Amino acid sequence: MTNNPADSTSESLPDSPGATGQPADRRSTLHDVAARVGVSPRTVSRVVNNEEGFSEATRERVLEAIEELEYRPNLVARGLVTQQTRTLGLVVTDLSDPFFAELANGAQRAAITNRYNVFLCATDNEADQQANVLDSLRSHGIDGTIVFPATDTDDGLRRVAADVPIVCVDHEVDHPRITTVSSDLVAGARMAVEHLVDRGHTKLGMVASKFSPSDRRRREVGFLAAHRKLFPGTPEPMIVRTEPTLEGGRSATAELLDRDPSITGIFAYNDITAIGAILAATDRGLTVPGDLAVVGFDDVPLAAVFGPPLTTIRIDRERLGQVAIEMVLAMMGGSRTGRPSPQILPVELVVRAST
Amino acid sequence: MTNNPADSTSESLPDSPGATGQPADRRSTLHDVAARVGVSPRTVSRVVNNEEGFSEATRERVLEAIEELEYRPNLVARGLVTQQTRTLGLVVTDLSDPFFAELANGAQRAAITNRYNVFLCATDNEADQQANVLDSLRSHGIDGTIVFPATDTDDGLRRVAADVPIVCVDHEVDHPRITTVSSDLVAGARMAVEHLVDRGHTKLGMVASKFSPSDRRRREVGFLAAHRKLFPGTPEPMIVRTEPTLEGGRSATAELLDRDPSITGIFAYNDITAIGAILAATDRGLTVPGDLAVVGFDDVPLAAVFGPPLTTIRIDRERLGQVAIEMVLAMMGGSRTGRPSPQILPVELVVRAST
DNA sequence: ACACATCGCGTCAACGTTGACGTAATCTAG
DNA sequence: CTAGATTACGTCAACGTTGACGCGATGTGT
Repeated sequence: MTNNPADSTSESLPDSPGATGQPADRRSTLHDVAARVGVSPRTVSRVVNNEEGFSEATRERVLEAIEELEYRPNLVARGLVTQQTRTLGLVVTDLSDPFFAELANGAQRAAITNRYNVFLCATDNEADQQANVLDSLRSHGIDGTIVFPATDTDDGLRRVAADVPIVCVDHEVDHPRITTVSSDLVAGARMAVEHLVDRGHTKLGMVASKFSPSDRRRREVGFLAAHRKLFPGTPEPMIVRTEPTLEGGRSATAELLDRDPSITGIFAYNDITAIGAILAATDRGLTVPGDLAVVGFDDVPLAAVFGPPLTTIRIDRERLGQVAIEMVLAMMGGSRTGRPSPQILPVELVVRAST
Repeated sequence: MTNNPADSTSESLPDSPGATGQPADRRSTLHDVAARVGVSPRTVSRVVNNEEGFSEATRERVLEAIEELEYRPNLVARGLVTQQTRTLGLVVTDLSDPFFAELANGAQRAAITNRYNVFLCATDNEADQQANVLDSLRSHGIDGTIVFPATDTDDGLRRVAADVPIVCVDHEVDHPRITTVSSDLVAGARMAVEHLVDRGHTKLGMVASKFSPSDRRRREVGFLAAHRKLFPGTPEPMIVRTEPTLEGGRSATAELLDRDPSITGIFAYNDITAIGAILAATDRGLTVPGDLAVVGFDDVPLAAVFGPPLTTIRIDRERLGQVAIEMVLAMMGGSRTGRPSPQILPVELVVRAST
């Protein structure tokens, strides 16, 4: 009965489990359950973990005691011995950006369905802060992590990857335990061009971001490639790089129209710059989509309610988060099949009133 | 030197710390550092935790070894013995809602500055899901948690509060270890009314949410109270309850104007319904703010870029999250001063072009 | 010179759980 | 009927850390 030597010293407590069967003040442990049933903690552990090596009869009695004592496994203790905490990290630059908020939303839900919990951290796109949070997450013993990397932190990520598998969002790092999930921005750009051409536009321009490093300029690549395919032999369309803001989009579009007034179709870096483009059109008395058609990117909530509602390329950010979780779980699977190959998720053309 | 008996069995590993001084494959522990310096793990622990009971000389040698071995405390092990994990929960209904995203942003940053990490969970406003995530968080040994409660879950929260202090957002629960942080919605409504009256409007109407339970209708309370104070003895202004969506705001405003065409000022439940109100105005050829002035609530990002930009009552959601964290840390402080009293954060009138 | 405090450590157990291994009782095969 | 397998457990140590306590060496007051 009294397998637990500590019990003998503390049986004077009120509500000691053996006496009343009520949950005690402190959370109950394997020992409490074991004492109540009259087996060893190890047997209770076996039942809890669905191992084998116990009779149906004891299984039922253990389950009953677990219910009565409201026993829940202590994941901290379990983590110490198994070296697995069933926690994941999710490191983004800024949660107030809806892109990351929805990414986090999808990731967190996918994690929960796999019985994992996620630590969420913001870096403000600063290398120091990213190093800090990753360090902190490692101290907490996370089993894996999703990272939208701050710029120029590949080496830091490689160091972390020695302990913890990493899935990067929209960024590739060459390391056996780092893989990538991203959106098919090239295809998105192609869809935008094809749609504009479908609508009868032949003179196109693009508003791009001047902050994108060259390896993240895949929208531009897709834009030019699609144009080349549809209008072989004609001069390349114009691209103006600007800040990816409302005003940036506005001024860049004004510049495009100044330099070539025959442009009737704009492909914008994202929805905010697209709205800037629309404002630039109305600034000079052009109607949208009559005189100028505009396609955005992302499909932020704002896009659907703007006047006119914006045609855009939709990125399924929740799915991005979900897939990222699935990939990191796969890497943790430990099957020495090497890292899962980078995944590129499809995007979708959403036609609204701006084209 | 070889205080750690496990070493003897594994000294054939490459890079064993005693031999090379390089970090090993596995993360180094107190034992590794201790062995390297030639002291006991307990002494290293003392240095790490800034306790006392060691000489300056050993302190330096320990710190040096920590650096060389890249030692980081294992918070899982520490948590097991101290019963404190330095983790907090943050339970909201839906992260893709910018309100919660920014709340989470503020909370997470406040947590990090206090050297805590936060588990983020979504409940979809479902009681079951909330119970699940809270259970899971308890198993992980969180030290405290912020909850935006799903409807009708007070009892569930009280049960959790037995183990873990809770700060609720915008909701009160009567329990010694549950307290509340909220925004001053009543004052916000008052500010909206006063602003409209300042602008010369005397006939007001309000678009409210039909989903708000009676204890969350503080905007309506403030609206009526302010009106009563400014126009004593006159009939109460009209309130129409609708779905808090764009279309809801549009139709509710149409109804208000149908029933009383002399209305010139609208106070809307949130920014989205306010935009609906503006659309309703333009539907019938009214100009904003010329014929109809509209005040929203929340100050979502969209509010600033809509045409016309929206006058609104700003809720500082990041600060809400930050204060929530500070309150839960205070409750954990364990000082038996009872729970901190509920906090109500101020809101702010942001005047733009819609009034 | 002696009692006593302080310093600078070390030792041991415990936190709650699981991995490795042991073992008595029962079953199975020949 | 007996050797060997199987079942249903129990025992013990370990995960990495800290709390409680011990202890010898050195300082301090009288």
